[in-house]
Amino acid sequence: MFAQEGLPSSSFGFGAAVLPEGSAPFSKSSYSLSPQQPFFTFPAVKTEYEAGEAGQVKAWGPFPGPEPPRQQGPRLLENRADPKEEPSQEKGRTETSPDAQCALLPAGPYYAHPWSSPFWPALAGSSSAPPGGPLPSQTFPGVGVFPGSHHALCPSALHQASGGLSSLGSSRSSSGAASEGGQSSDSGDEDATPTSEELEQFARDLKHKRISLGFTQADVGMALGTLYGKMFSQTTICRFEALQLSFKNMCKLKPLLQRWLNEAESSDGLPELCNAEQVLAQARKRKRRTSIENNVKGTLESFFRKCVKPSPQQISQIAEDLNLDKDVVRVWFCNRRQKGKRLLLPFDENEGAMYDMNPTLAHPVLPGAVSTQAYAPTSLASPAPIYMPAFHKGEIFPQALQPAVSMGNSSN
DNA sequence: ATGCATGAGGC
DNA sequence: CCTCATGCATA
Repeated sequence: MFAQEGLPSSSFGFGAAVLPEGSAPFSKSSYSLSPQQPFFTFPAVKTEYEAGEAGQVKAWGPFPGPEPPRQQGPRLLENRADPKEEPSQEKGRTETSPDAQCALLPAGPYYAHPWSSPFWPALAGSSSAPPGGPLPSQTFPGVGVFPGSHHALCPSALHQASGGLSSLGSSRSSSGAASEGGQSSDSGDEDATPTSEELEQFARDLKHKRISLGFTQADVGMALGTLYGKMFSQTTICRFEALQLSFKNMCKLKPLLQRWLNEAESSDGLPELCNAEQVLAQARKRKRRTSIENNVKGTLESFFRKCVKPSPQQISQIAEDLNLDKDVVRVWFCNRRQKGKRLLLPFDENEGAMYDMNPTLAHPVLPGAVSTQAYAPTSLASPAPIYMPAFHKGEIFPQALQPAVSMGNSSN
């Protein structure tokens, strides 16, 4: 009478074992899956589509920490200028067998990440708080004075309102000079590929000034839209400031932001800047964001450590084991890889060492502690290594996957 | 600030 | 199917 539907009964012996995020002290009490229990129930995910918007499945217990303390080293990918050159690492070398993918070994030396290195050369400096004034991240200094602040605020208006901002001119000479001292010459658009230091500096500069001017990240994104026709979301601006975009992407956006910055600074109230209408005709049905439970996430992480790019079969298997949609799992891995790359150090010749498909050997030593990045992560107090150092004899691995793996290789 | 998702461009 | 650039939705 057990739930022996078709689920690999051996699946989750490791339920409690994994937890790569390390310190996440979530209510494990609810998930103390003992290896003895042949079954498991996964109310874990709420993978619901737009269909019935009415039912919001939010039943599961309130977890203390939504996301385990995760460091986010600001790091870019050195993508050079050639988009197509990138794949080199993917299929170029690290792979021995293109299709064999990775074998999810039960207990092999866990996969250690090459990432999580010290961050950017100059990054560590001081960027926790803008000298100008630690304004709440997304609120306007003087927003109160704005009667109808439903649209992107007009910087000029804010200037006068808050008054303190008028000192911007002077602040520019100090903090602004810092960045300009180099070579940026603030032409507004320099085509030369900036160095990571420049980007870093610019990002910091941008953030500082943006805040001083009373703009939110969303405002900037929209302003770019009105200025260039190409609008960006708060997310993108945020990631730019946090250096969480690929190097190439950063380079691409920098000129735009640079120009916006120039405009905004010298702005005598550019109407364009104030004009932000959101024509968000997003009628498309977007899949509802799947919320993956922490322990499931931990499991995925453990899989990821063993194999960053599982084969479709493996993905299916994992999906089945975790009661997730295959697509969810696939996307999760895609995103995970993407995130991994962001964190990957940009310049090191380490590229080859990254995601090695072969977990059994080769792994660049996990640098114990991970950097807290330049921007003091307000909520991420603990640097928390991305992954646990090692597994013990007691730890179990998703053995359920083994069959799947072999299948992918030989029997199919 | 970030997790999960979409979609374009590539093999 | 992947990567990569992006963004909605959410913690």
